Amino acid sequence: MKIGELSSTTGIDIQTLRYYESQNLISKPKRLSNGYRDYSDDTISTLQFIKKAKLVGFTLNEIKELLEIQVTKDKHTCHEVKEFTQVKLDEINHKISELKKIKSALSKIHQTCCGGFESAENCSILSALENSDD
Amino acid sequence: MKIGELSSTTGIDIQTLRYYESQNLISKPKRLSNGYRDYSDDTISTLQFIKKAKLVGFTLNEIKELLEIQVTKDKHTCHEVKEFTQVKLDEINHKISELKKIKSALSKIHQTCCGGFESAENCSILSALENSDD
DNA sequence: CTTGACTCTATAGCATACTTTAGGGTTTAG
DNA sequence: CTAAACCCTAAAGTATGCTATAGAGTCAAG
Ligand SMILES: [Zn+2]
Ligand SMILES: [Zn+2]
Ligand SMILES: [Zn+2]
Ligand SMILES: [Zn+2]
Repeated sequence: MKIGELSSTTGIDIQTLRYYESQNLISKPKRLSNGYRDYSDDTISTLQFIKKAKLVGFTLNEIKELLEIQVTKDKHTCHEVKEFTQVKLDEINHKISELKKIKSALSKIHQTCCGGFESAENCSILSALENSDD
Repeated sequence: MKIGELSSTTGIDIQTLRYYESQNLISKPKRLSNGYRDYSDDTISTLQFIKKAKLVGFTLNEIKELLEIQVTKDKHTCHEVKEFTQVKLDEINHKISELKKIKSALSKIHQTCCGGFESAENCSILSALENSDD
């Protein structure tokens, strides 16, 4: 199948498909006599794997690693795969807790402000940001 | 004070200080006869403002806006400032909830895997990513 | 035969917040 | 006087995941 069909089948933009190829996420397809890319059906499932993996937070590089594991499943263990997702879960948890820290710091500043329509000359939000003490 | 001193006082890298200047976060300092930057003490508080604002999650562009508000406080209202932080809080909350969605999707996949040292040929994590159905 | 849809490559751009590099002056201590 | 430490500019590089642009060949329908 040509790139346009693959694109509409998977919902992935043509440019993006070529980009994935350049990043070695999908293997280089055969070419028709006119030079057009000619994909096999397997590519669809690879792309679905990529989409799913993106959805659960993996980066393209991580997905590349995952794909390498996936195509050589028999040479890898469940332990290894589970460890991979564990690392990612840890990362996500870390990001969440960082954001929560930021949120609570900003909330604290936010709450002190009256929010009224008077001049901001004594606005507690601005003061909080000005103050040099932590 | 010269840039090195400002850098060690504030803990902000010299290159970063010049970068902030290029982005108009801090105003262009006077120059000594040899062309070296000569900062006034006010710059320190501006930089502390920037550091604090970064800590609570504002981007440099947002900080630039905040600084404009701050130097013309009297022409702005508390309402305006509070609205500004509210928008940011909403953004942060959105990011957190997105991450939580990702987390729960990944967790679900993660939990099904036995994590054992057998071959990953039937690993449920890989299967979950392969499956075309949502 | 022409028009429009499709495909190709190579390169640049976007957003963010720096960091690095290259190449070159200035100052100060010994 | 010289070497280290400090300062300067301009431009390119980093990471991420595309997206856009330019210029050009190919194919199918009317
Ligand atoms: Zn107020
Ligand atoms: Zn206020
Ligand atoms: Zn298992
Ligand atoms: Zn498993």
